[in-house]
Amino acid sequence: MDKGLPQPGLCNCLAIRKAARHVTQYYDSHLAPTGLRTTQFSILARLKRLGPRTINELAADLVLDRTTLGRNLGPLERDGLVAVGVDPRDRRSRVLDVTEAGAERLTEARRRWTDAQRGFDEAFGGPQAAALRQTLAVLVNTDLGAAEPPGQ
Amino acid sequence: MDKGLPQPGLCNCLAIRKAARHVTQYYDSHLAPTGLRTTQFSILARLKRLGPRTINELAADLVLDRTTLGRNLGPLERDGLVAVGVDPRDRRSRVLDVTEAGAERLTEARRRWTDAQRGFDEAFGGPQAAALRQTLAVLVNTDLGAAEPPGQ
DNA sequence: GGATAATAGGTGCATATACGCCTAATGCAA
DNA sequence: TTGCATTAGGCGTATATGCACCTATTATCC
Repeated sequence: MDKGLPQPGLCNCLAIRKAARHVTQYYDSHLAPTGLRTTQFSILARLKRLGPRTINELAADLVLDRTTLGRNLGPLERDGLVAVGVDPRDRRSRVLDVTEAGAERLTEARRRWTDAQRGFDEAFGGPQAAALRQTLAVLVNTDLGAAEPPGQ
Repeated sequence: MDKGLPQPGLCNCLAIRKAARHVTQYYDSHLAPTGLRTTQFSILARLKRLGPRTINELAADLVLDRTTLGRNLGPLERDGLVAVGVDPRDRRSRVLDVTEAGAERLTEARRRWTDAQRGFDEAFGGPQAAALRQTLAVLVNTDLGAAEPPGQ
C-alpha cells in the first residue's frame, strides 16, 4: 500500500510554499489599491527602516537572492520610489534609498497592511500568528546547508 | 521613536515568504540533479498520488492559481513528464496525468527529496518540523477572506 | 429548444525568483 | 606596482506567480 511513498502533508517545502501562496494572495488583495505588491512593500518597508543599504545587504536581510533584488528594484526605481546610487567609498556597490515619493507610498500602504494584519490575527489568532512568526524566524536562521555534490 | 511603525518581524506575510525562499533554495539544491524544481516536483508528486485530475482540481490542491498551474505545465508537458488530454465527459476540462517518463523521474526525485527531508529534520528538528507543517496546514485551511472593496 | 448564466481554460501582461556567467572595482601580497 | 584573488552587481535564460480579459463548452431556466 504505497509503502515508502511520501504521504500528503509530509513535505516541509510544499507545506510552506502553499502557505506562502495563500498568505501572499491575501496581503496582495489588501495592498492592491496602493499599486504595490507584497514584495515591493517589503523592500520599501525594510529599506526605510534600515536606512540606505547596498543591494547585498538588503538582499540578505530579505532572504532574497542578490540578483532577484536587483531585478525587483526595476519597477520601484522606474516609479521613483527607490533611488539607486553608487557608493562613493566603493564604486562597485549600489546604495539604495527610499525617495520621498516612496515614503509617501509606504505610508499609504502601511494603512492597508495594518488592516491585513488585523484580519489575519482575527482569522488565524493573534497568539498563534506570533508563535508562527517566531518559529519561522528560527527556521530562517537555521542553516540547512545544501545538497552535497555527488562526489565519489 | 518610530511610534506606530511596524517592528521588524511582525509581518506575517514577510515572515512566511522569507522562510519559503529559504526552504525552497534548500530543496532546489537537492532536486537540481534531477532537473526538477520544487514546484515541478510538487506537481508530479501530487498528481501521481491523486491520480488523473483536471487543472482546476490540482490547482486547488496545491493552492496555486489556475493559470499558474496551466503555465507550469508547459515545461512538464514539453519534457514528456505530464500528459494533458481533453476530458471526454466535459470538453472544457483538461485531464492531467503523469506519464511513464514522469513516474521514472519522480522516483529518482523522491530519493533526493528524502535526503532533503532528513537534512531538514536534522537541522530544524523532526518534531518541530511536524508541528510547523501542522500549523501551516491549519493556516492554508483558514479563510483569510480578501480586502473589502472600498465601497461607499 | 433557445437565450442566458456559469464554468474550464487560454492569453497578454507584469512582476518574482534564482542560477551561471560576465565585467568592474577593490584588496592583498610579492 | 603589478598580479591575482575577492567582491559587488549586471545580464541572459528559464521558470514561477497571478490578475484581467477572452473563448469554448456546459448547465439552466423559461
